Amino acid sequence: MAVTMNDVARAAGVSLKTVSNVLNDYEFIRPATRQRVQDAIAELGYEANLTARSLRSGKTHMLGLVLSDLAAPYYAELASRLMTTAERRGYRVLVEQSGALEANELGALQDPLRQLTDGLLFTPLVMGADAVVSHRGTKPVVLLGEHILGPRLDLVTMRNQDAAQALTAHLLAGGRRRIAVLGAQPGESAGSAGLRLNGYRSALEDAGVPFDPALVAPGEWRRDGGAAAVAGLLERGVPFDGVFGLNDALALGAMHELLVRGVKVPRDVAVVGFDDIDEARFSSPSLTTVAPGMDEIAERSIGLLIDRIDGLEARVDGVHAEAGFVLKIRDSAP
Amino acid sequence: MAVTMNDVARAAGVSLKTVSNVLNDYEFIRPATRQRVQDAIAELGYEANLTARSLRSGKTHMLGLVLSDLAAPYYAELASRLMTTAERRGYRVLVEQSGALEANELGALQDPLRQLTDGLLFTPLVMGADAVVSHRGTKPVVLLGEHILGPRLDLVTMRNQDAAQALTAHLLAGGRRRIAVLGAQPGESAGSAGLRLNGYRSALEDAGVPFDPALVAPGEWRRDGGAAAVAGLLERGVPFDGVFGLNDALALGAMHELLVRGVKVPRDVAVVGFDDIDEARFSSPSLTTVAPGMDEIAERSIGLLIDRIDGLEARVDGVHAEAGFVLKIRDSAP
DNA sequence: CTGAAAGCGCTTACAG
DNA sequence: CTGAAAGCGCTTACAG
Repeated sequence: MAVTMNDVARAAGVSLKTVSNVLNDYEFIRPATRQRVQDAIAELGYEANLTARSLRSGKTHMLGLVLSDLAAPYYAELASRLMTTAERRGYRVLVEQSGALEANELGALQDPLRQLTDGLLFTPLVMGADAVVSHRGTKPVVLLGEHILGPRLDLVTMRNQDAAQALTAHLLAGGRRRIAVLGAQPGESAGSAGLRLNGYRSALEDAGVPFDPALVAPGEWRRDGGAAAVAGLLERGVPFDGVFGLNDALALGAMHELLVRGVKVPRDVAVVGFDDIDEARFSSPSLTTVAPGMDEIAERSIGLLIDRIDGLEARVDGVHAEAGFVLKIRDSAP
Repeated sequence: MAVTMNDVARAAGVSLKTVSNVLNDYEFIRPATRQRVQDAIAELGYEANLTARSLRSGKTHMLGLVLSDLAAPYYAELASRLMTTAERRGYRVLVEQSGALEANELGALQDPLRQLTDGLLFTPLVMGADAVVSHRGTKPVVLLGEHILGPRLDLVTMRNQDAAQALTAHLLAGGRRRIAVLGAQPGESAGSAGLRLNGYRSALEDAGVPFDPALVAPGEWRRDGGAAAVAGLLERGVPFDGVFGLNDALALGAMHELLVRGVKVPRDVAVVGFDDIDEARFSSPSLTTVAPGMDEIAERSIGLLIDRIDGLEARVDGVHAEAGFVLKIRDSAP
C-alpha cells in the first residue's frame, strides 16, 4: 500500500504527532527534528491521504459550484475564472449543472456530495429565496446573480439595472426609438431579466420614449432562443429598429436571424447584448455589449465564501457585493 | 453532530454490519430486518458519510477531467456532456485546467487530488506519450484527443484525418484551389493538428492540387489566433480563396477578420472549421464544419474509464476508439 | 442471515 | 517542544 504517516514517523524516529506537526506547519518544532521528518518524507515519497485528512478534520478544501449549463459561454467563462481564482486560494471547484430545473437546483443544495465541499457558489435560476434559505444546510452558501434577493443570503452580483440602462441609452442616443427586448416577459421585475428590463425602461423614460410591451419577447437565454424571439417579432409584424438581447447569446442568435432574413445590422436594426463573452468581439458585425466585471465577481465571490468558511466573515445578515461594468461599443450598435 | 450508522443500528436494534448490508444492497437480509433498518434511516434522516466510505473502501465515485481551458467552447461543450454522461453512471466529474502548459499537464497527472478520483480523462496537448505512461500512476487514465498515441494508452478520439479530408474535398469541389490552413506548422504530422493537416494534404493530392506550405499558418486554437493568422497571410500577400480553420474558433476568428477587411465570405474566400460548436450555426455567415461525434466520444470515454475502474476491461494494450463524423455544410462554404 | 472486531490514515485534545 | 491515545464514520474479513 501507499506510504503512511506511520512509516514516516518510524523512519524519522519520532511520533505520529510530530510528523503531523511538520506537515501542518506547526511553529514550535526543533529545526533538527523538522529536518529529519522532512528527509524521511522525501526519501519515502510520502504523500498525505486527503480522504483521511478530511474525515478527521472535517475540511475538504473544495468549493461546489452550481450553475445551469456549463456549455453556455457566460457560465463556461465564469467557471473557468472561478476555478483559477479558487486555486490561488488553495481550493478546488466541483461543478454541478442544474439545467435551470427547480428540482435539480433543490437537488444540488441537498446533494450528499455537498459533504465533499466546504462551501457552495450557487446560481439559482428558478428557486425562490425562502427555499434556498430553508435548504441551504449549515455550510456557507454564496449566491451568484440575482434571481434571488434575501437579506439573509450572501450575494455577489453585477449592476444589472444600471448597465442595461446605459446600453439602452446608447441605442437611444443613436436615434433608435423602437427597441425590442429579448429574453423577458413584459411584466417581469425580478431576477436578472427583471432588473435588466427595469434598466431598459428607465432609459426609455429618461428619453421620453413610451414603453411598448409588444416589443418585449420572451425566450431561452441561448442563441436559438434569440433567433426564435426575433423571428416571432418579425412574423407578428412588430416594427423595431433596435434589439436588446438580455444576454449575448440571445443577441447573437437574434443578429444571425436578422441577417439571414436580409435585415441589415446596424443599418436597419442595431443590436446589443449583455455579458461581453469572447464571441462578442468576433461576431460579424462585432457585438456592442456590457462587460459585467466577471473578474471582480470571481474574486469577490470566492473571497467571501472562503471568509465565511474560515469564520472571518461573521455578519448574520447576508453580505451583498456588486461589481462594476464597462460598456463595450462595437459595430452592431456604434 | 450528524447521525451515524451507529445511531441507526441502535435505533433499529441491529449491529453496524446489518446497517451496512442494507445500505449496500446486500442480498440476504431478512425483509423484516431490512424494513426496521430503513425505517430507522428515514426517521433519523441518516445520510452516509462519503468521506468515511471513501477512506475505507478506496473508491470515490469521482472522475478527473484535465483539459486546457474550460472557457474554450469545444471543451465547455465536451465537459458539459461528460458530466451528464458520468452522472448517469453514478460518477461525478472534477475538472482541472492545464492551460496547455506542459508543467500543468504533468502537475495534473501527479496532483494529490487524483486521490479523490477513481480514474482520469486526460487531454494532453503538449506532453509526450512516454511522459504520460511513466507518470500516470496506478489508476486508470483514458486519453481524449490525439496528440498522443501510445500502444499502452487508452484513447478515445475522432476521425481527424478523414473528416479534414472530407472538408477539404468539399472546398475543392466548390472550385477553391488555394486553401489556407490555420493552426498548424507546415511540417506538422502528429497530434490533432498534424492529422487534420494530413487529411487536407490527402484531399489536395486526390484532386491533383499541389501543396503550398506558404498557405499553412500557425496560431493558437482560439478566435484571436484565427484572426491573427489570417491577418498574417493577407499582410504577407499570400493569395487564397479558401480557409480551413483547424477548429471552429480559429475559423470564426478568421472569418471575422476577413469580413472586417472587406473580404466577402464565401464569395471571395470560403471558410470551414472543425468541431461544430453551437456558435457555428449562428455566426454570419453560418460556418461549414464537421461534427466530430461528441456524444459518442463522451459515451465511449466514460464507458471505457469506468470499465477499467471496475476491471471489466482488462486488456494490457491500450483500447482505441474512434467516433464517427458528420459534415455540416452551411453558408460560409456552401 | 447477523454480529463483534479490526482498521482505512489521518488530526486533535490531553499530558508532560 | 514531543508522545501515547482516542476517534472521525465507515467497510471488510472472519465467525457463527
